[in-house]
Amino acid sequence: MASTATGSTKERLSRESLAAGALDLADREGIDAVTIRRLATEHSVTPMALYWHFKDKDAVLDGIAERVYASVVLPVPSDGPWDDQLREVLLAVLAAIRPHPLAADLLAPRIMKSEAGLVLAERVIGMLRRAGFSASEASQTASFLLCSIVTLVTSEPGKQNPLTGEAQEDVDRSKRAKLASLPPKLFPNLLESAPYFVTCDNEDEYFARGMDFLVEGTRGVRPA
Amino acid sequence: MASTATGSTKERLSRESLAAGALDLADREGIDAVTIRRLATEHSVTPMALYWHFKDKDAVLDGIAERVYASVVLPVPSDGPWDDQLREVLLAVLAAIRPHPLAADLLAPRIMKSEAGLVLAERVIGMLRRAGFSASEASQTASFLLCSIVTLVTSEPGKQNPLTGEAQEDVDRSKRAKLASLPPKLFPNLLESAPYFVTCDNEDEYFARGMDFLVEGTRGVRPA
DNA sequence: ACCTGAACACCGTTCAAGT
DNA sequence: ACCTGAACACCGTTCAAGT
Repeated sequence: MASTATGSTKERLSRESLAAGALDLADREGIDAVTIRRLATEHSVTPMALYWHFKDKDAVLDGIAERVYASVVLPVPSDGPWDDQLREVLLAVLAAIRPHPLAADLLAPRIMKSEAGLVLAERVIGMLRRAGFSASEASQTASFLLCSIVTLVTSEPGKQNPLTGEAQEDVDRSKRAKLASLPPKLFPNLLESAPYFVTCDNEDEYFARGMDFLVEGTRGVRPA
Repeated sequence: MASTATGSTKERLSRESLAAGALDLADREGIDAVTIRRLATEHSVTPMALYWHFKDKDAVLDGIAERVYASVVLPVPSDGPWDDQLREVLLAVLAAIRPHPLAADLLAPRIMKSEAGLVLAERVIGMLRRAGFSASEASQTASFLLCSIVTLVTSEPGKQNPLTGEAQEDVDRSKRAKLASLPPKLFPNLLESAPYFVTCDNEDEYFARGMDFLVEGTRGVRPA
């Protein structure tokens, strides 16, 4: 019987396995569940054991972010137009982050602390520079673009909590009820849009529109 | 001697004064400093006293968000073009959030839980609907737009921590050093843009470009 | 090199009790 | 209505000690 994905069976501890377990835990129960002590018991080890592999708790969160950024599969640079290339790169980042909505909040502040994040930033900045952005403009736009992918994932309706099935339906119902009880004179548009705030009717369309927004926005601020 | 802004002198506790103190604390030392016990001592009261005014800690954080959203001064609806109106509203939101970079992370997930946040959402959705967006499109775009204002504020270079003066300079220096030590063959663009990642050279320009991006992006995804 | 034991300061929260 | 005292379960972290 080999080790499980969570690494629960006896096997040497390692930065890698601990970070993997941490990401897994965050995916299942949310970031707040990622705790030194919880992680330790999941690996059948004493809390203090983790301090051999990580400086402190923040370092294990860094480890989570690193793993996600490292999972981005960047497309090979093509010679197509810059905005098509940008879209492809952003899509690759989205594909990597989308499976981790509950861990996504960790990502944005940690791009520049992560090796793989730096590679991403380099790539995006490079594309923007070739499109005519100055060094200052490119860095600002690149970091906004990467943060926006995270926003897209975290603010997808109905993906904010670790619940599933029964419990999720209950939450959805009560959200709907709350919105439906708003005064119709003051909130006509919100009432009409209410269902789309609690559940995403078409995820692919949602993300496609998000991508369009980001590419169009970038084109819009591109220096003449 | 009347009460101070933090409400440290003896005066009855209230939801309002507690939320104000919490926001102030978050602004000074960051969200993690906002703790039931810390807040209690700042108001010369026992930790359990807070539970009379708030259900739990999350409700305190809701209170912070509510205060920020309530501070938005919406422009009176004009009859100008939809994109100019959108820009004005987004600018108003930005103006309210900008003074609270360290508290901004609380805001995005709490728009729909806050009275003032609902008003904002209603307003933006209304504008988008008049511009031709469907109910589904409008809700998605509106929530992305509001989240993006937060992103703009939180990811402004150099505004991520509670430090000031001396200590801030030290952090900046070490960040610069770290970036400067990257292999130039692999990170040519990042090296060139490095300074702009640690300090914002021109805040107003930064936010102006952000606003342009959001308006242009919205225009770009507007249904034909 | 890698992990444990004991200890510390801090946290959110409940519940019964005071005024 | 509004606040306190005592208690509980949980947290991150240090430091000396084991193997």
